[in-house]
Amino acid sequence: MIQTSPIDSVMRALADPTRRAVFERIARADEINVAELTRVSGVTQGAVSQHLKSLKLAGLVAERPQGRNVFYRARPEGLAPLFDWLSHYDLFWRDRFADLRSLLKEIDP
Amino acid sequence: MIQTSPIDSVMRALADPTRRAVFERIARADEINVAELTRVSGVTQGAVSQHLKSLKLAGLVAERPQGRNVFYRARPEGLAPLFDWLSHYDLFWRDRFADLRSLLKEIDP
DNA sequence: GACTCATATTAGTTTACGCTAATGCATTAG
DNA sequence: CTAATGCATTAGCGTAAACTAATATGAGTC
Repeated sequence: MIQTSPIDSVMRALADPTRRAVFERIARADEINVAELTRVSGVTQGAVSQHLKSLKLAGLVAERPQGRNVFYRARPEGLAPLFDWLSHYDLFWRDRFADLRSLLKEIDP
Repeated sequence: MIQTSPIDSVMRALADPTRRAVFERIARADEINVAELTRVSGVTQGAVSQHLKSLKLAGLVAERPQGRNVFYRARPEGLAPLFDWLSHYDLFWRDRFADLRSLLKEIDP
């Protein structure tokens, strides 16, 4: 695979459990700095910064430098490729399988 | 990371572009055998079988052996962890995007 | 200016992953 | 029975990826 499409980078970014956990932590917070992220991540600060770079390149997070801190926040639009990818199969599933609504009901009744 | 949760295996399975393409090809077809999958995949038959194994372990596909052929079909329920994960952020998106439920309404009002 | 503090970056190591080529194992065909 | 077909599995290779440790950068502090 030569080119890297948005869905590629988003999927890849979220595939790693540690990195996904970092993203989840950011999403739960309004804004959060690297030190706080590092505290819960279980890896070194350097590793966290690398994960943040990946997430940023995937469009999943944005940064706001303030003094010597850098605050990160989630970019929900960054998940659009994932939504699109899933919705692409919506029609398909509706015809042949239990539709997505029942699935959603199970998840969030 | 020691344990591997459903969301882990699903994400990881879909992260690789080649493997994701294999899944998409299966999803488009009703059923499809390995030879046909190999034809479009761009990799060898052995590689395809390995990808199929990953997808199967992730719960994304099911197999139906028939003679010396093995037909694969998509398991939409296998995507539930992904839906679950996304729905967790539904509230976050609701203001800016159509949420999953409205997406479904468009398809099947 | 010297010294922290917060984060980014780099180098180097280890592990995981995807791939090919080869082989194994059934099943069907002749 | 022998050969061919379809798929799975294995060994081995190359590369990518995640991590640590160390260092660089840059902003506040004294």
